[in-house]
Amino acid sequence: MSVRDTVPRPTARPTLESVAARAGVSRATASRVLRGSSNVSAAAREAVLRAADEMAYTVNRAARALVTRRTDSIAFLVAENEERMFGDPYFLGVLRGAQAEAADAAIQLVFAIASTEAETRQFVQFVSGRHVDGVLLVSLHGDDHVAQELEDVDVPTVLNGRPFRPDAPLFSVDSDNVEGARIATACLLERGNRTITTITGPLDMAPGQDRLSGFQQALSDARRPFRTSLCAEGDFTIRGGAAAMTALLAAEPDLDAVFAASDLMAVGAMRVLAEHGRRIPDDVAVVGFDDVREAQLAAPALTTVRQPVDELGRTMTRVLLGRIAGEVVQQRTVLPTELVRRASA
Amino acid sequence: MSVRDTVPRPTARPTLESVAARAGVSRATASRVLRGSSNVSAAAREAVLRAADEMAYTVNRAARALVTRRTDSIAFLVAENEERMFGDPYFLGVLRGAQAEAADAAIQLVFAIASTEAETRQFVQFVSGRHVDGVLLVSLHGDDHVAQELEDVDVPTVLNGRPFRPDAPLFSVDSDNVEGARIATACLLERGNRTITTITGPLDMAPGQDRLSGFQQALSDARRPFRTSLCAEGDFTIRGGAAAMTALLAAEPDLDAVFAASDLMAVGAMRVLAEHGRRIPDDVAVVGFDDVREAQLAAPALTTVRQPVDELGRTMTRVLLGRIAGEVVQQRTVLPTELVRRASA
DNA sequence: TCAGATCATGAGAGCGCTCTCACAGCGCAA
DNA sequence: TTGCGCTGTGAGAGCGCTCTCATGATCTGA
Repeated sequence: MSVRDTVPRPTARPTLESVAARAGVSRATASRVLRGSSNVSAAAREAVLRAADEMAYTVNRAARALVTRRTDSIAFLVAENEERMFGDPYFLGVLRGAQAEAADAAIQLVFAIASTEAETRQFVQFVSGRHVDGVLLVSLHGDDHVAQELEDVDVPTVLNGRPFRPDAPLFSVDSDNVEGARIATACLLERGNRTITTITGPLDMAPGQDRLSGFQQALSDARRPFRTSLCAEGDFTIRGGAAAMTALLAAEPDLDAVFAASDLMAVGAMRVLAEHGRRIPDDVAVVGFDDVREAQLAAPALTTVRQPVDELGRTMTRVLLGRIAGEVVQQRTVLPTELVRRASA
Repeated sequence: MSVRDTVPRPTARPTLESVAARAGVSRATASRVLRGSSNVSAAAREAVLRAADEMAYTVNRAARALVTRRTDSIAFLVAENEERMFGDPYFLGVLRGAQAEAADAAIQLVFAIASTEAETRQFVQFVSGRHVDGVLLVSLHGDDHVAQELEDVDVPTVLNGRPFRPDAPLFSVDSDNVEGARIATACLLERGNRTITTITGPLDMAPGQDRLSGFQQALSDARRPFRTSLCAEGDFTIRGGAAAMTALLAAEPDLDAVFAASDLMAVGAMRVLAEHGRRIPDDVAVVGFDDVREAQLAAPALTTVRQPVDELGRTMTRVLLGRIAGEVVQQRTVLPTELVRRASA
């Protein structure tokens, strides 16, 4: 033991060595206790725990990571055109859920954004250096190639939403867009609406596709005919919803209900309906999707479909941590959605 | 050189050792090149750079952190009741800005939430173990004690907003709430409004205080009397804004303008005004604060004050990184706000 | 009673890097 | 020639931890 060890600088952090010394055991035993390993006597365990507590010991993660090759941190990567994502409470809910679940497992969440091709490349490069144990990938336009690239460099990845190609060998957690759209449409059918139309999301996006599927499925279940003039494609924005509503009114002047595949599009649609003097819900019933704050503020308040965003983030994290731990986990998880009845339908 | 070194497993990451070997220099020289140190010959530099590139070398941050005692990561801590913060695009903007600036400096952002006292304690404990180099602290209710605790354990911290006690020895970046409120009120004065009222934020929060100060200052500049019946305290929510508006109408039936210290409160106020048959802006002009998405959606569209949220995050990060680097940085930074004129005033 | 299994423990190697220190090589003044 | 400073370089220590392996203590069954 050198002089340096016996006279530590007052600001020096306690090390495992010093905890072990105080507890009167070896570094190895102290390490075993602190990692919760078995095969340690009760006496030793207690001594180490007390010493660690008294010295306010915290493990040096860098040192641990160096030997275990695990960082105990995962990345939350937003691979998306920022503007689109950052207005979206959906995204925030997922982040919150992921953070909560990671915190429960004492895992750090590293937040990253890669909105351009160059940034994506840089991130993949960074991450392939094993600086995080895995990646939670949030991307609205279900672009599988980032996830695939990450898997290619052996970084476990879990996708938000579903892979665009349903057969892609990727892990994902999605909310049940099909079922959500189906119950939304079924709600309109139950009201006795006759001409039910839909404003779809972009059909090159998985949620856009799935919500249209649900709509079609509900019509089909009720033996109602589907025709293309019943739907108009939007882009998940207010403006797009308004444009689609205008188109629908032209194509189906008798329409008495509309299912918008997002709340913002529903808000745009409601505005157009008001301009055309159609009362909601008396003349035209409206159902949205997402349950964003604007849905409650709308006049009348919007009936919509809520997804468990928080739980989405939590589940993604659970799946990822499972993969990292080498457990067998379900490749595709689908979480239930729920109808929130308000005044618009 | 052992057999292990000459026959590496194919999946093994390249180490500095192997890069140096390929470049025909020592590990020390390779390290110098990769850290951008001077005192390296051009030949050596080029050889190392090429070798690193060919082997797709990435530095092992754990190993580096172990010796430098720097992690090259900072925490983004949300110390706030989650519900309040997570509906707020303000928060998201700050996060985005911070991420962008951190990424530019090759610093990782660790995202953390501490909404309860226990979680806060846990975070302080975690962070006092030097697992991040500093903390960006986002807390709406300007509660200084978390920042103070972090500074007490020698973790550089930068606060979002201003310290609640203006003389607290803390670093902070704020937007100019006083000036924002002043120009909002000045706008109403310019319109010729006679009885200008305000719905304040919670007066135990710095932004609440500052926006009220700006309001008073504008009145005082225009030699208009201020009386307490001109203001009602809200809580930054729609419901609170509505309640405050009701109170104001009772106290000042002749009011012809209202400055709400947040857009959501403005929305609540507009609703109450509509219920009372007051037309906006003809009977009562309304100005908000924040420029959230709902401000554009409101009918009529809300005139409001925009803060540079993105820049707020960027500046906080810049200040923090400056502190970490040991530079002398300004203790308190205030960013300008801007009036966005729409239809409501 | 003793061989063999089981358990708690400590010694020590080594993870991949940075950084100090010593030294060789060179130019320049005396 | 000698002495000095300067520059580029490599050897080697060591950051704080985990994990393997050897060892001694304890327990089991015959």
